[in-house]
Amino acid sequence: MPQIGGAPSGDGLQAVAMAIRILEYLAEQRGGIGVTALARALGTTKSRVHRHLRTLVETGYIVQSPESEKYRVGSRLVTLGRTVAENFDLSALAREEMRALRDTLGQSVVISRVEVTGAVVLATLPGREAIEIAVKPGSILPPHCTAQGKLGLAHAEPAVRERVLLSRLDMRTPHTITSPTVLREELARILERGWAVAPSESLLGVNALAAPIFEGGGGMVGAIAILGSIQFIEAEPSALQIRHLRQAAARISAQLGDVGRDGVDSLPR
Amino acid sequence: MPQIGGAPSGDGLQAVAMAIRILEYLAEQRGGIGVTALARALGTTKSRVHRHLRTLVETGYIVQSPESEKYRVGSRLVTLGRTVAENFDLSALAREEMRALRDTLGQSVVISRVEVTGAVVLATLPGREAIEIAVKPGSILPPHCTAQGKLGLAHAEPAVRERVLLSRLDMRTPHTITSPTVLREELARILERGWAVAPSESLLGVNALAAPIFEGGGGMVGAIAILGSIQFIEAEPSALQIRHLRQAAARISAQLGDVGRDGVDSLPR
DNA sequence: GCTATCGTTCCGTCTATCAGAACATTATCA
DNA sequence: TGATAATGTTCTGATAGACGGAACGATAGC
Repeated sequence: MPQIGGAPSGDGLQAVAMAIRILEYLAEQRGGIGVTALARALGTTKSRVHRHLRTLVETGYIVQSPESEKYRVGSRLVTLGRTVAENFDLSALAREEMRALRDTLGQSVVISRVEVTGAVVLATLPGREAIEIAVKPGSILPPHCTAQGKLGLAHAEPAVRERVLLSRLDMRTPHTITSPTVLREELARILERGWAVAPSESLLGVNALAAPIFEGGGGMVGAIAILGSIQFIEAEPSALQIRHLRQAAARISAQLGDVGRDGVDSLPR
Repeated sequence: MPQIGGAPSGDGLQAVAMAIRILEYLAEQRGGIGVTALARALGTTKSRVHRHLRTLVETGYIVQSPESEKYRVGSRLVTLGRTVAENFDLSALAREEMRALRDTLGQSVVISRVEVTGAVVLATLPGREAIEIAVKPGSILPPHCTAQGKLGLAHAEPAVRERVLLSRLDMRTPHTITSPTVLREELARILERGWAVAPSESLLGVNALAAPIFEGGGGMVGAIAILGSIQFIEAEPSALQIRHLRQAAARISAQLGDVGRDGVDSLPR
């Protein structure tokens, strides 16, 4: 099997790698920055940085303030990111797994994308029960009181996570976790287990069991979950439910290039 | 004065330019694409594309599906775009101009960022009148019935513009433009003039006068506007109001690297 | 089982990229 | 006001790194 590894010098095309380093550095700069300072920060020469900057200005990804002569990233990167997000069709990839999961476990299946503000519901599949418990596509699941939201929070960057933890965590039900400390412990447990539940935390009597979807490189991009009454999805879900859900998540992740480091048994279908 | 132009071969660093072309192409691909097809689409060799893809996979911006062997852009570009958007502080840049404008014209001043869904209010400065007309920061101004929204729509890409034009344009007041045809004509007029008004189109008795803010490269990134009663901002605003607003917009644009092609007289303060 | 096509790797050529120094301008300070 | 030290930009020769084309192994289609 052909591998991607075995980089002889650094990582691949050095000009491209440098351009990316420049863009990433500039992206989290608030005001602009000059050539000299940028070269120093990246540990390279002025002329190299300047050549790269000129190229990136020509392509429109960086703008230079005429008077201060400083460089900033332009809005074009934002546009590009949005284009990617729009065309990233997680629900299409997951459709088959969703059906299989619904047929096996009988509960409603929900697929969602992870955002900073919470989890966005992309698609749902109604369960086989007479009384339906469902969410509407497009709705946003709060980070602190839903299985998907907590899962995303657990995998978020520490800075983002803390910001959410210290923001207002409104109490939806008597079971909602509103203490940052308790929630922090819960997130650690979620990371360890690899799945999350939120029994009666958002709506009394309703629970969800969610597992993360990763893409190649290890970033979490979404979550797949089953949704139903606490009668069928208990606070401690059955081993069967957990295994099937995690296997479905792992198979979707594999389609996204994830290699699956954690121990989900018998991944291939 | 040193110029950025005079590119000898294509545009700058060719490896970087190619990497960007690859990313841009992949960004608007829904499913993945293979090396051969990509090379053909970009008019270059397989080996070149493959080398670039390997580099981009190593940096995490592209992921490769293990089984189908096809390449897709990863979510890292989305993250990068969001980082840029978060650190792009238009209101900080515009603060001084906003104050000057309020002091000169007396009306409330509103600065907003352009999004696909409309214009997002970033910051406001209350006017000098006894009765205050204002908008809250964070609120979203609809594309079809506000000066800022129409301005953004006029400068948007044709595909995006048409999608909005053909979507539901709800009637806020009897003066709201709900006909795509009429709105299309209005947008053409806005482009020609370089400013927009929306008298009583969103709320009876209220008007706004907005001018676009560009960044280097020509993309519109936001808008600055004065907001007030139709008594002070008429359907055909005074030459003084138009001149001062456009000059303020041009000065903010200049800070963002825009060279100001259109004829805003006496730009320097 | 043959063929077409895929992704990947190899290799010699050459050019595009690099580091360093020189240049032009502007800010800083005496 | 003049000298100095920053800045951003451009020039240069040297080289290693990116290039195109061909070959390889694997897979899918007929």
